[in-house]
Amino acid sequence: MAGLNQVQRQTGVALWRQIADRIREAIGNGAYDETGMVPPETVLALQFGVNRHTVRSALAALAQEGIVRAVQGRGTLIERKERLNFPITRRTRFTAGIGDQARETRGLLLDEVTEEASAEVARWLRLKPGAKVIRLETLREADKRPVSKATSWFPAERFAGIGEAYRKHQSITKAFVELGLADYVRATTEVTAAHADTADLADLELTPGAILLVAKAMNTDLDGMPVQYSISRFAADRVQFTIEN
Amino acid sequence: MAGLNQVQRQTGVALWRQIADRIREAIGNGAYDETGMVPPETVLALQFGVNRHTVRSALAALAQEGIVRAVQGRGTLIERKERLNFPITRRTRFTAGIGDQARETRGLLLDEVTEEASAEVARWLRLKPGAKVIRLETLREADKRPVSKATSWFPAERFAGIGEAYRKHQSITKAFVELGLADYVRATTEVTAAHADTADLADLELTPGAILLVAKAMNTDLDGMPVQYSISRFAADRVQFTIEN
DNA sequence: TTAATATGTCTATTGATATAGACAACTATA
DNA sequence: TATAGTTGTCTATATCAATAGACATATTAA
Repeated sequence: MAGLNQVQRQTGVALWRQIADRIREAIGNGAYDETGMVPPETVLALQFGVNRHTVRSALAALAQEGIVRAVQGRGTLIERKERLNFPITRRTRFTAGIGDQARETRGLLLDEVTEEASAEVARWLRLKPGAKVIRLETLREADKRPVSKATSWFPAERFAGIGEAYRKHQSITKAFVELGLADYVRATTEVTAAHADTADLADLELTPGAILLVAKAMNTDLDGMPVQYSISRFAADRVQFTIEN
Repeated sequence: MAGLNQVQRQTGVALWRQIADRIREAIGNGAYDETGMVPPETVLALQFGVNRHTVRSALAALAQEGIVRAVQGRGTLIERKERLNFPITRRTRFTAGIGDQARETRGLLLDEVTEEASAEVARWLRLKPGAKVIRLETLREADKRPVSKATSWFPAERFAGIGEAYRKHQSITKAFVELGLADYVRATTEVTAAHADTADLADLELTPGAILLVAKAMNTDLDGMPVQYSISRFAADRVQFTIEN
């Protein structure tokens, strides 16, 4: 697994970025937990079959992200190692899902808009196309680090004021309670992966080429009526999903 | 949508590759279904804010992948549009999951090895570390296109000969039946995303920088005894997972 | 047939990427 | 206190990536 030669040339992806991605992933997988350090630059250069300067570019990028810190004479220390597990069940909730994996979770309301439902949103929420829906753009953090960004739609009539309620409680679950919905369940989740767009890169503090896990989810009330459709984007190197059957 | 479709400079990912990735994704999302063509090069150049030659590099890469075909004077035609839906349930099976989304599915056995279980494999299969396990490397295709690559481990004692059985039936389910296991269920699935390594890039016919959806799954027999642990890698732009609760 | 609209090809220039080698500066330890 | 092992800095060179402009060539529709 501590692999040889995992980079390719002339592909439009610079070698230093391929190497940075691999090292970030290896750190996340605990490959260097014994020493708490990345292997020496010369060793990495040999492993990847590139010049030492190329490895240095990769490590510089990781240092910029705050993942490693180079100390002259000693080596390159691992500063931060992040991978949260996020269970997807019938009772999926963001904050409860993180559980004791982080000390502090936070939900920021980035934007709130009332708009007409697109065909896709209308289908998921079982509304007529063009029906009024409230769209929330939210950013969720764990221990001050952004974990995911979500776009959520709610039927406007039933959940008027959900933006304000979310801002107050920083939680969809609590906002629902305030609006009279005591409980809800996850009906469907679709998972894909994609490259992040510029806005998501910035909000999630990622570097271009970074991968997102994308979860399209639909929640219903206990009568099976859709109450929320959301598209959540998670930084793939910070999160994994678990589906228990 | 058009103006927001931006690319970033000096990130180690060439502009032409970022653009190729975005266009491939847009095609997969059906963005150009009305015309069956990609917008003209000059329009794309304007949208992405780059030179026309840069767009041409991106389209050349997509043509190389067989996704588009440029016709002088007419435009750039979309040749292939691929996105399979793959449900993850208690009864998840690859071939049945694809269902009628493809006319023909195939399973290739790339490699078969008997080895000692690593700590991770032993934990999932509830074996002692070092116990004998059979590892299969398989490649699954739908309509002659590679869809996923999987590494699977089985308890060696119980499932001796599973490699041969898989080669014959091209299906894990049928191989299990031949070895006396009539039915099994999916116990756990963990989903992450990652960059493909060189071997997976080649087998899945992907270009570097491509994204994989990675599903780590454990199947048990009806008594709850683990029978298979597998790590499947799917080309992210060819599949999505659906989790029904 | 013509004009408008596409893609295809060529030259030229600039900045980013990658390699190569040499040596300085710092840390841990034998 | 040497010494081995590590990161930091510098110079130089070659190739890739991106821009720019001009014009050729093919298709479609007026």
